Amino acid sequence: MSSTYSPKDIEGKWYEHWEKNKQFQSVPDQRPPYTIVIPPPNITGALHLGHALNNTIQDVLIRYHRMNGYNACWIPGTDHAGIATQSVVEKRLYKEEQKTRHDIGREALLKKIWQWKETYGNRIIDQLKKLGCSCDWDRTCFTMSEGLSNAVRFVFLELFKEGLVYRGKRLINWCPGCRTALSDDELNYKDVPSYMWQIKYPIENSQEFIIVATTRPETMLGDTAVAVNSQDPRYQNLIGKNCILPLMGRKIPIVADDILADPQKGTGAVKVTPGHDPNDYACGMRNRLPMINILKEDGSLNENAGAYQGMTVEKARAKVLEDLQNLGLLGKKEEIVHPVAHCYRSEDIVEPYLSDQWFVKMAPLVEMAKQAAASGEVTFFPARRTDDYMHWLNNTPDWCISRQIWWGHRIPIWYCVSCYPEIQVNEKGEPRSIPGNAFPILPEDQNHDPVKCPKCSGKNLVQDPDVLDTWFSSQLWPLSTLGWPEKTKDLAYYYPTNVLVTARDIIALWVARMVMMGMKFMDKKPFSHVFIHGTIQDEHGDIMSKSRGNGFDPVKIIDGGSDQIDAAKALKDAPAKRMEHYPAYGCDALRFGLMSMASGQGQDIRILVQRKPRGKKEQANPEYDVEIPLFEEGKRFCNKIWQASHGVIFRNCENLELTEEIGSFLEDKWLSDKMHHLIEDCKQAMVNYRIGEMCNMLYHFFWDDLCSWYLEVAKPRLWGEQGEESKRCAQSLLVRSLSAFLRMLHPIMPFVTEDLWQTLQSLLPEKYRSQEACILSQWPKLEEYPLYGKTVEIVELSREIVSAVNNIRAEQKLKPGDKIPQAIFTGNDPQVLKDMEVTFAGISKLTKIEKIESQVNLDKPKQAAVRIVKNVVVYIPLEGLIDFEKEKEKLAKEMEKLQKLIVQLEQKLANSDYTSKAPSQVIQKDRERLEEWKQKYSQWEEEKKGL
RNA sequence: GGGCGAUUAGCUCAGUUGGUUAGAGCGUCUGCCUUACAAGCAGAAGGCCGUUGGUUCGAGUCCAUCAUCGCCCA
Repeated sequence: MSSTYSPKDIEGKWYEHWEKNKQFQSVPDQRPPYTIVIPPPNITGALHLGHALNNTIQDVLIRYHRMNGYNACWIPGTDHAGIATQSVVEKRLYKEEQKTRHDIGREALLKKIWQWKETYGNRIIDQLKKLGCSCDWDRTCFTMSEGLSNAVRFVFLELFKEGLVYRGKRLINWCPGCRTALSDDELNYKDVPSYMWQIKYPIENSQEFIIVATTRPETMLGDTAVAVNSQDPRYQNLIGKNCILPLMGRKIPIVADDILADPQKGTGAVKVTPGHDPNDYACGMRNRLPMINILKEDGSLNENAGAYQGMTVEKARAKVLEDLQNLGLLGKKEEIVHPVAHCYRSEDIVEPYLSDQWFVKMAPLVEMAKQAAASGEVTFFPARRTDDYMHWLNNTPDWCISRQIWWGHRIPIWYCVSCYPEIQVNEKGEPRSIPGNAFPILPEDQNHDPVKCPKCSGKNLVQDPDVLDTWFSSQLWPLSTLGWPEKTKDLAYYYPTNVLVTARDIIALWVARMVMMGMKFMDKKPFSHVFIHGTIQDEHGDIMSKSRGNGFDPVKIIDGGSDQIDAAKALKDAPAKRMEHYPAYGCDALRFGLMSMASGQGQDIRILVQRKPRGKKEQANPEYDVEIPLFEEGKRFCNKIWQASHGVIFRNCENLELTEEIGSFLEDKWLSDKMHHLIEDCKQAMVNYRIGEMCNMLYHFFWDDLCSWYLEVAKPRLWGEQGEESKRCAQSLLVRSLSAFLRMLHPIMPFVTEDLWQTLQSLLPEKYRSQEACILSQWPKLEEYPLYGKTVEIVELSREIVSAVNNIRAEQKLKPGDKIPQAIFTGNDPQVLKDMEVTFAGISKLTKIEKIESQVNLDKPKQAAVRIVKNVVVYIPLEGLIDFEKEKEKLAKEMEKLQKLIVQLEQKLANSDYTSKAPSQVIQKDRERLEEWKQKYSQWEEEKKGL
């Protein structure tokens, strides 16, 4: 009768309802706060399954705590994502107008980026709503908005005044494609096949050579020394002498440097290019060597490269090798594979580059962040992630924060053009570069830019053209989203936040930096817990990514639909070019699937996909029906809840006189007991971030306990077959249990639970209705469901008996419709048999036994199948129907199995080591078990004789 | 090269401080449209818990080793 569950009809409706009624909103009040700041998605981004996982976890935590007496506040927002966003808009500009950013200038470009942000920047926010996220959208933040930019400016200036932000000429990572500095974490290392070349450097006033090895021969143009190990006997006599740099004719010293030169490696002699290699740079600092920069911003060689000026690195390398070859100075060449740093965005090879940049001095901040984790103020879940955090903190160099792009927070420092005429200013009045020695001029105060030079009082000031690394503002997120540096009410109430939920790849970049900033500026951690969840992978264990073409759009999983795939790589079971058709799983199914895999250990989650070809396989663009078992399970669960609620419970809860008391019915006591444990166990799971476990418990409670047992047993009572009182008790408990179950499941499956909750309320007599929506209702209380300890075991025993009888049915090939005329329960424990009596009706219903006879020590009837469940013997007389050979086989198999176990356990108990060392409880248990098994075995022996 | 993780049923995974006969979902097989539910019901089969050692009365669980795979860092 009732139709299947259709998520489409209800998801939009309830989301709108929650949002319209401000049910996600949080305002400081008397309750304790529970706060999460969202890891702000990049404005250029689109939702993928990783976001779905990350944000659903946050939503589960928020909804759970909202229902548990907390003032839950989830602060959403987006990140301006400097290089990513600028390059998106630049590409568009070029495509549409064939112009570069330099053609239109800084201001015009920024205007375009803002326009782009207004149009597309909130796409991902809209998608989060589709996932059911209950963020307080009135609080939506953006890292480039005025308030948050204030925080950035404040922090920069404070750190500058303290000397923790400084400007200096350092070797940094330079992307010639993006023409900007990058920090270490913006590099991707890729293994690249190359060569190790040996080059002979002639020694001054000698016919000798010193041979160096290098993978980057063109950098020799910038060499300022050759280093050898002071202990290396081969080169002892050369230390202090000079050699003549080939091609350049420059005289360079041979220095001793035991850190750089390893006698075991290569020739033991190393060319030193302080301007283009981090290790050489350090060597240059140690030995006070000159540093020569041979590159221009675009990666081509500059005037310091002599004859090679103007060439690209690639061309210069070829020419240098050719010229050395002609001079006879090229030695052996060896094939190697080595890691080369590439720009994470443009994929260009990143060059170490000597330039003036801004840095954050990390050491003092690192100490604070380490302290916060060591003291347990900040706790990681799972705990082992603390090591990743500590490892990064112990190894992080000063952080290069300036970027030579335009989209971002501009560095709040000015320079005086009158004092430093070498500052180059273009026709738009924008400085192009600032000399390293230029004196920095600070703003008058937080809100006012400087107007004159403090030295010459000149008013011709220019602002530093660089902007800050995006992470510089992201690190302030838990502070700035609450209005800091203003002393806001929000800050006082919500800070520190409760938990940060993220994946492990940004523990260093983001988590550690947020802790630093919180400790530095608030003297308090930004969050108490850090929950690190797994990464989503495809069916082959690969991370999902656009370039692989293996990613899923969660919206497509929710709504279903068709998608043309043109992947870079073919899949095992499908070609790279194909048409895929998704079924509509609905949001709750998606969420349940993801959450059931969200273990407290942060294990990665592999999304298995099954593709069934539709139509002919041979066609050029074959079509596939896609099925994702993980979400299939959630869909079925939704439907089960829907069907049971509508089909049984709702139909039987009208005109209900609700009672909160558990009556004398055994199955009611049993359900109450189950509920009690369920509430308790779910709470425990949530405390430990074991959301998957909670999913599992709720699933099996509903399916196995509530539907498969209680509903079936209680049906005759609901139908009034056992009197009014019985009906009322069953109805009441059922309504209460469903209500509690819906509330417990709500954080995971918000839509179906809200819908059923609302329907349930509408069906109840007015005095019992809850006025609150499910989202704002209270999590069920333990006290509402008393425990019944021992009596519960009787129900469990009767469930096992049902299983045993149904096993006989199947083994003996009885049709499901066939009735079993009679069953006999016997055994040597009169109490158990007596206690069992109240379950006979239920057992009969689930096994189609028409009559149950029960008495101590009854003999076996003729031609009966037998099962032994604990200490109850079940006989099913099946005269004429039973296949005795089959029964004998079954019995023999069971007995063999049991005999093995008995022998094992006997040996164990005979071991004096065991009995003297194991805890007495464990031994006692084993003894009881042995007794039970032995009894069972002898019972079976009896039965066997009878067959 | 350094660190971390994984390895349990055909597949994807649970398995809390070591202590009943190691579990689930999917898939497979058998039988069913039984008045909520075929997105379902009943039943069954299927595991040397990656290898080899060690600790222990007792190991899927702790330690070591090796193997394979994956991730992060350099």
